[in-house]
Amino acid sequence: MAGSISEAVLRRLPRYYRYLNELEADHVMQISSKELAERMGLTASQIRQDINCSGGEGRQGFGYSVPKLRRHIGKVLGIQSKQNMIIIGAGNIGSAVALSDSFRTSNFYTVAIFDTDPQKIGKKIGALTVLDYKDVAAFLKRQPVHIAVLAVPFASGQSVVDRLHDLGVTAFWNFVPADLDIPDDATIVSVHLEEGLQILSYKMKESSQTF
Amino acid sequence: MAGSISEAVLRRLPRYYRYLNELEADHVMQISSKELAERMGLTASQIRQDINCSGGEGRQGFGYSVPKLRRHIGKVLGIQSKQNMIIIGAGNIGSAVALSDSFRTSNFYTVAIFDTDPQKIGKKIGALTVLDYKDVAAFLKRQPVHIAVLAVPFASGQSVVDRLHDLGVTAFWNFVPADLDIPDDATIVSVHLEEGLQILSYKMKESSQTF
DNA sequence: TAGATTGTTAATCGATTAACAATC
DNA sequence: TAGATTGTTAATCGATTAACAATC
Repeated sequence: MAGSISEAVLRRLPRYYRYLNELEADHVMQISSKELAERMGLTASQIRQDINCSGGEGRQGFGYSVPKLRRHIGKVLGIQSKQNMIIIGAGNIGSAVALSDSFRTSNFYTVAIFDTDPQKIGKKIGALTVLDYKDVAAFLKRQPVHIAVLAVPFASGQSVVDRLHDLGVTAFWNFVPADLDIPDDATIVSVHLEEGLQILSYKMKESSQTF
Repeated sequence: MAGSISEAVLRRLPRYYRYLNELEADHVMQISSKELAERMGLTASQIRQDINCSGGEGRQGFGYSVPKLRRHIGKVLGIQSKQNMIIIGAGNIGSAVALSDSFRTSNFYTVAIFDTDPQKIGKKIGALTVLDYKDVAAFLKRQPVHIAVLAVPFASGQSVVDRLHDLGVTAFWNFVPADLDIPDDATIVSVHLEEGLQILSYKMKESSQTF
């Protein structure tokens, strides 16, 4: 049951969640593992295994309740409750994350954005004003923050993690193109955009060789 | 040898490339699988397997030549030659990709950015001017484009892929939060940002339960 | 009830790790 | 040469798929 979700399964859960959301929006209330498998390009067997080891439940003979399963996976992922994020770095990526409202639908709220550049401090990004990174400690004392988004240059990545962890932040969403070291009590998920592009590049070669 | 690189190995290649780049920048000319394994948190055995099945070569008793291996993996990934990208959608993400210069270091060049919004058409984003998406067909006739970056709203994702594929584009870097359908001769790599955030959310819960 | 589909166990497949012979 | 480290084969491990009994 809970606690035994492997990396492989975990990586699929957000995708299930997305499909179930879409189904719910289309007023589909019930779905079988077979039908979902066809839509997602998986096997029905894998879907049943995944749901089962995540603690989800269906009904024999009928399938799964779409809203019930969606809510369940949302709960497993921990996205039923609001989470506050601060963004460090008001460059291209930091700004894009700040301006995006698509994370709010998963209950992630950006509450502040910081930078060290005097040119950027005080500037408006959407509803937020860029704050001075010097004041991050004071800010963290005032307001609960669950996640720090790292959108700083390569050279500052590690020092920002170290500093924020000292200040009590234990979850990081990292856009810095480096594998940052974090203490055991912290969690980091890295988005290495250029890696995706390089994988695409490989696959382009591959598929063109087929002809 | 070549042609037999599994998904699992392929997903690690960009990371090897990144580490080798860093080593080269630090003037490390030679490295053993053992030393690299320690730095990357992998096993030496896996590194040797990965390099071997990618066609890379070391020297018994010494290890691998850092620049040679870096170049080799770069070639396997197909990033030794320039690739032109066009961005569809001049919103937050489209703009961030356009403004980022970090992709240029992997030889990916943004040559144009398109939108349908009259408010955005004509606006400057870095060195580029936002073009009218209506003119994308004419543009593709004039200039070779290897990759289209999809940064449009959810509702337009599929129609943009369909249209661009009709116009001859076969590689897509997708930021639309949907699994878009592509023909067999095309390739797509999707970046589902909110999925990473949801995975982080799960891991935060997990690690806090440890205490 | 009969039909359908889950939950779960067993079989298969692929990926990772271990071991060691080849060789620089 | 001796020591070190690769290249590669074999063993292990985990994840996926298949099968089927349980049950709605």
